Amino acid sequence: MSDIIAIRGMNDILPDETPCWQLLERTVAAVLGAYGYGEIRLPVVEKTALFKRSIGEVTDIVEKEMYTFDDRNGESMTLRPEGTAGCVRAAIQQGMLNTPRRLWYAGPMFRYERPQKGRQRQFHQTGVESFGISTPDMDAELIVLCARLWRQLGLTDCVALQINSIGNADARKAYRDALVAYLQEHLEALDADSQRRLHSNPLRILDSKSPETQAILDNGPTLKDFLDEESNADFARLCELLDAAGVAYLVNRRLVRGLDYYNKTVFEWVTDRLGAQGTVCAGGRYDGLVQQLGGKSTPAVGFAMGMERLVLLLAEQGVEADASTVDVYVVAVGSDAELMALVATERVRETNPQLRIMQHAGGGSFKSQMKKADKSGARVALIWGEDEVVAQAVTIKSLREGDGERLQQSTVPLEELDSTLCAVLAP
RNA sequence: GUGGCCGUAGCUCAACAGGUAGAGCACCGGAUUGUGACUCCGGAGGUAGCGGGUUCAAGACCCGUCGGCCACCCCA
Repeated sequence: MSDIIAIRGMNDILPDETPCWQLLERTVAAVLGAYGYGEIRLPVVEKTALFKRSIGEVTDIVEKEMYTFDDRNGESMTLRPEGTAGCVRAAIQQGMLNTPRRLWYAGPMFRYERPQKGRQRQFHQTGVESFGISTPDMDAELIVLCARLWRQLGLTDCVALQINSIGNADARKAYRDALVAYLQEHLEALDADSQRRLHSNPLRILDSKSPETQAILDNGPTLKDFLDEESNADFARLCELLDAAGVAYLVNRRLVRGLDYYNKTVFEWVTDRLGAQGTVCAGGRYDGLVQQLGGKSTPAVGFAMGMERLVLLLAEQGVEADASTVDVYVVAVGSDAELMALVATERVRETNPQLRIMQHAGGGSFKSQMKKADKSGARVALIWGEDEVVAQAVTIKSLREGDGERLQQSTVPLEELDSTLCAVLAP
């Protein structure tokens, strides 16, 4: 094998897998369309400062996971590690925030991490962002939209919704201080990671996987008790709306998100079918981010879903996407036959643009070409040889069980190719 | 960044106190005239990830390195 291979964690998605991706992408686009969201296409590279200012300087993403480099002018650029920052930047820059906006985007994101199941360095997210609406009906819409998507994909049974409110900045600050003060007293008993996070990102300790740490937290201050009145009211309303819509959820008071810009409502759709990577879709409010990035104060909510993880879930659930690529395979032996086949099939493509017709290339015997026809998965073979050339005709042969009864094999004049083919392929 | 397991044909995998490699699938060809699938026969395909070391001899043992998978961390 050559020594020039793909970069670690940046995978090829092969023809075997793309039908599943296309099914997912089609469904996502259709659901978002059904709620009136507009697609926005964003650059993959942005100025490094954008991510530092939005995601947060002390997050793992910014500290050690970004693909950052200087361009030829010496300016620091970064391959986007997530989509919200760029979307907010575009919304501000393009003057889109004078009225509420519902937007979505899809594409590759980049994070320098060790690859494992459901995680790679180049991965794909579809993100949804809503600007200009501060009320919890907006939060509910996003969640209800997700639920519809899972239903359409057949994933309802394997994902579960967790929600929480992390309050406004003041409430979080107050809680953070109380939490740090409490944990300081139990420093010895905390796991090593949590000790480290105590100074960098104490809220993250809440979802530590260590049972000992969780036990300590049980007796500590809870975020809920520090929430501001508005956050509490909005959260209650969100629950009410979800109940009415029949969307089941679990209130997880220890749910916090890793990115600095979140406030108030946060949510996560999780699964237990993907090994260590439980989160399949997650988001929340970020009412302060637009202003923080230089726009006028604008409330916003959004979420992103991990496409690789959803593809894995679909596969795990046995969801089958139609993988066939060919309806008709054209066999032609001899140069006159090849010529007649080319002309005739081009004419068929003209009148039946929806038909997927693969013309054999590269010569070979009838036998070898028929093998290719069978392997292609086509339902029908069109056959040209010396006899057909002389007779100005074409042989049509069914290759599949069910179709065999309709027509096994027959030779018809060229003029009848179109009508005969349609009759054989009719559902 | 840390840890565990792994790296033999295109793919999935074997073998053997250490004696220079094999199967299945896939691929190509054939089983009398121009026809696929099932069957049968034949063929091609590997500098054993790479580099060192031990040995008369290494794919097998040791070291390093690169890569893969899974987990930690973190996140979608």
